[in-house]
Amino acid sequence: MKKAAAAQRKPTLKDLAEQAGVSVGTASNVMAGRGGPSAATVTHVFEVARKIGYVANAAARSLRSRRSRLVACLVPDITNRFYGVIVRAAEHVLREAGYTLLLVDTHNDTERECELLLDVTRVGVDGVLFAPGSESSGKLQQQIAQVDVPLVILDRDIAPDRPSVKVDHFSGALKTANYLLDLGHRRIALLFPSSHLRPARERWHAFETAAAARGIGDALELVRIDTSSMDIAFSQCLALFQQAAPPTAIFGLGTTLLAGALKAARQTGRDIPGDLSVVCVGDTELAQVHTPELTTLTWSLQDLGRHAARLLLAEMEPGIEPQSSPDATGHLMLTCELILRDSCAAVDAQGRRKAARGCAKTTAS
Amino acid sequence: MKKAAAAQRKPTLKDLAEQAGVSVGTASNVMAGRGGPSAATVTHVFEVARKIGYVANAAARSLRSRRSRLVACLVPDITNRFYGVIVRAAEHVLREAGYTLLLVDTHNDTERECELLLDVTRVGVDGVLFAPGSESSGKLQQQIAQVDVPLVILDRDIAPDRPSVKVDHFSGALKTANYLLDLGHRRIALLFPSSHLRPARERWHAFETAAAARGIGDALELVRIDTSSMDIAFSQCLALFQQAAPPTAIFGLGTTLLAGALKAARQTGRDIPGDLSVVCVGDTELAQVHTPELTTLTWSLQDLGRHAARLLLAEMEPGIEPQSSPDATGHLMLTCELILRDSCAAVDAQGRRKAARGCAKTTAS
DNA sequence: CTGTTAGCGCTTTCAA
DNA sequence: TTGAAAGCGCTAACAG
Repeated sequence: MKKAAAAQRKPTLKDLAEQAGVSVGTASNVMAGRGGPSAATVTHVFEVARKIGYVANAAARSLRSRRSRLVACLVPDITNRFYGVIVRAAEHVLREAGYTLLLVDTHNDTERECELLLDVTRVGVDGVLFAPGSESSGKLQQQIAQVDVPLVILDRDIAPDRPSVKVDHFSGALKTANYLLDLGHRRIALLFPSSHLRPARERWHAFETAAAARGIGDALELVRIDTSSMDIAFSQCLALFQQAAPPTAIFGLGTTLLAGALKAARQTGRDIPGDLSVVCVGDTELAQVHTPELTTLTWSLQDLGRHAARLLLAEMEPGIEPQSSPDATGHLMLTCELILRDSCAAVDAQGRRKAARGCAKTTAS
Repeated sequence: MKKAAAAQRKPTLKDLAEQAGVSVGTASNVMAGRGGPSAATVTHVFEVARKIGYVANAAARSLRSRRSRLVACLVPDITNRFYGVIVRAAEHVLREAGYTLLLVDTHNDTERECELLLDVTRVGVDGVLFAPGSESSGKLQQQIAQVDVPLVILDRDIAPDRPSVKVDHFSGALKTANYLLDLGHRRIALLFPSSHLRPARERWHAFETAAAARGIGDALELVRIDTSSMDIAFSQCLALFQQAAPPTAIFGLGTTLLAGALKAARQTGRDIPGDLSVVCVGDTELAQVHTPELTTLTWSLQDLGRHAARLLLAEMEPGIEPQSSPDATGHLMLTCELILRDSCAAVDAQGRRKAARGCAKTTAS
């Protein structure tokens, strides 16, 4: 019966204050951890709170303080491990700062991103982490401008007036391009999930830049495969491998696309790195499980999520500093690393393999 | 200036009522979609709302209505594609019902699960979806009992008084066991990420049951490898493959564990299915990318997430029916499917391969 | 350092 | 069908 009575109505701040023999104001100050009350009062109030099972009502608190301690995170696809890692890291730092993360999966649909961005502001979040699926939508840009709380963009070129955390895909791809060019490759296939987005744009540009820099712009044959489907990547690579002058190297995203490409390589009896050099983008399990292990261009998704969360915190609580160090405009750039493993080999001018065995582990510039 | 003035203070329901020439009560009824106001009033109020950019304040609404339309979802690791799929599906059905999902990653830590379960109720969620990382913690069971809102458990045997959605791992593994036993396999390695959890327990039990049913309980050698690390799976399988009477078949989770096992198989020069039959658990990319494609025991993670969300909705809104059909106690069981592909072959009594080429695609019971 | 008080913006009776 | 009024539980400003 005692329990039933207690469960009947949740104790409010008023109850707590009465039971503890203090005023609501004091009780509030204690429970919110605001300095003021004496140590004796604090311990006593906490004690009573524990005893009567007092829990502050979040709605009332938000209503009055105009802060919900809720942060929305919009990602194109939480099924994708990339976003899983980012979200996990972000959630972790936000939680430590006392925020809770609302997850919204936009299904990589621009229309939906617009709606959801709006929906989410209705919930009254204090901030937004946004990983857009596209960059070119004017409507989306407008919608972002409408958001009246701090918002941080993840690795996309959109809304330059908002802080962002990006990956330096250009430098990363440049390293890779130089590495591959040094090995003698001149016909290279680049696999992109969506070539109009920042990562793909930067990488393509980097390969062209690298070739131009060494004056072999004309000699370099770059093939672009633009799909996010494993099956299409597979069939397109198959076609590519069967043509007269097939690529001697491929470079592409590791979980889905490259899997399709590798399957095509296997099907056409290609040895890696004997007949085909491979650079994997993103350090996936595939890269490490594959035989031989794949040379990989990678960056820290954890840092991406972590820094984005910190940037957002800094915006939400003007008191605290970003911890990370964005440039003057609030943009932060993360670097890529090229991990040399066993999937690349040198080729001669005809695209035939040079060395008999072993793989190329000469350092890239 | 007009814009600045508008942005100055967000319009409240009172503002809306005044502008529209109705009372707050009516305005509230209109905005909340409650029947009552005449069609003319409704359109007019909506019109004005749109014009002045009225957005209801979620905190005030929650405070008054005692419902936040927030649902917490606790998962051990959002980095794991399994949970990504579940969360995505759940988020989708919850959103359609007007709820927003709070994501909490428990990092597969029981202590943390307890704390977070508590934390999350403080936020004032209307319900909880919980995918526990463990089953045996008494403290966790207590903590679950403390949660005073609807809560649905995902695929774990804990808190039987709460509704749950589970996968029928037993029947699935039984099918697999019979299939493998029919092919003549008698030395089988079972890979588990954590053998004390429901999926592993049921699968192990199923293999023993299958053997007992055909009176070969003694002849069957089951090896258990219990790790969630790819490297450990690799080294343990390597050791296993190098012993005098190595297993002729392995059965295990597909993304990490099996990847390690396959690497060990490759390293010991094993042909699949020639020297080793493989059944993959969970339809991962690996299963389809591998050559040969892997026979797989699978179930719908989407359904798992979807049904869990529906069950929760039914609990939160007593009006609506579950749509899914749980048993009397609110538990729902999802079935597994064994997809026969090219990674299993028949062996003779000595464990040597029987057929020369091709793979076993005889139907399992 | 502690108490008092006036709302935050909304829903929900109840009366008109 | 609509309007008026009473709070939901809390914070913040100010008085003591």
